[in-house]
Amino acid sequence: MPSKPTGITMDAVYTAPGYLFRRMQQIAVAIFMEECKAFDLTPVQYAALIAIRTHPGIDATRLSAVIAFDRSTLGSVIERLEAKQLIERKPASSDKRVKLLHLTKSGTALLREIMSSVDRAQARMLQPLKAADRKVLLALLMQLVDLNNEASRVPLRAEDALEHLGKSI
Amino acid sequence: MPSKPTGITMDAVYTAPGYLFRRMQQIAVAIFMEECKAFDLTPVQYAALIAIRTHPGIDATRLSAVIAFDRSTLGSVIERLEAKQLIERKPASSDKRVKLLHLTKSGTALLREIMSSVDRAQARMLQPLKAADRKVLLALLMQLVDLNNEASRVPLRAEDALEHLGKSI
DNA sequence: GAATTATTGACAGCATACTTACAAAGTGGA
DNA sequence: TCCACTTTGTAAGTATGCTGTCAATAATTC
Repeated sequence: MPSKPTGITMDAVYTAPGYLFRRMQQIAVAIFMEECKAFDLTPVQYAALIAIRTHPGIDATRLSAVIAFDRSTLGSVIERLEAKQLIERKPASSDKRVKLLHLTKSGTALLREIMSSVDRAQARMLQPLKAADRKVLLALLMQLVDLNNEASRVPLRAEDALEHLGKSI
Repeated sequence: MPSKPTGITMDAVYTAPGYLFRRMQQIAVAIFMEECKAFDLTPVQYAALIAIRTHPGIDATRLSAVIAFDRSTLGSVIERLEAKQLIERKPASSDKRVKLLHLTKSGTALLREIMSSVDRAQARMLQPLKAADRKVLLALLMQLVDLNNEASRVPLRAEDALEHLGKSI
């Protein structure tokens, strides 16, 4: 078979890690939304709720560090969660700039109810692989995300966030 | 060590495949943009240009199938590429609805110049892993994306798109 | 203690993503 | 031929993700 001249195939795209990460992220979101459509909650909103449950009284800036989401974007995410009455925002007494985040009863209940759907969604994403391959992929992925943490625009700063929490509030 | 009660840790987020895919996608975009910032081109725009170079005269709907990007979103992507004069849109003579896409001279030149930066970006994404692990991760990822193709909102339809191209235009 | 610097939340603006809806144009069958 | 269905591009609406900027407030430094 004669080799094709440069620029005739899509290989430069289909085999690029960046392209595959994008596709897989889109697939992951689609599966999450499908499994959780009864709850009207996005993956980002879910992560934010879990973080607020884990760190009650956290503020928006620290929340963005704990889940490695962009601080600007998180503003509107919080707005939507507040509009759905899943969280509350209360001004801090010690620092007039910050607003502290707490789950409402309804938010706590929602997290409890959505759990099994989320678990099902996460399982479905890796389902097509053999069990052994799933473990390998997940391990490599965790390793890669961790090692690339600083390359991200919003590096994960889970520990920092926790420290500041107890100290100043 | 006593086990913590449910809801105190972030494990439900940090170890979830969906969360890791999101983080990795964001890291991949950040690296791409950093390496290619001299060219003012996003990863999506790059993929679209490659596809148009591979299939000159393709229309927007088929383009969306070839790179598995949403058809609605692609409209604005094409608009921006046209505004930057990297592509041209010409009405088809056979079907008044479709607009055919071609690279301009400037688009062809840009693709040639950006190539090494893109390669560098793609390499950087997996750089932190050992060489053997990179191969394993990439292979599993390609497999998983392929097997999950139908779960995506916009499944990849590379072959279908090619067939229609020669026939009707 | 006053000036500089840093932090916080808010906002504007751009670029993906996806949903639904729609009009124009094409296609097939009764 | 006429009608129903499909296809194509487009647009509106929602949600992320990032870049900036800004004002208010804190923290630091001299």
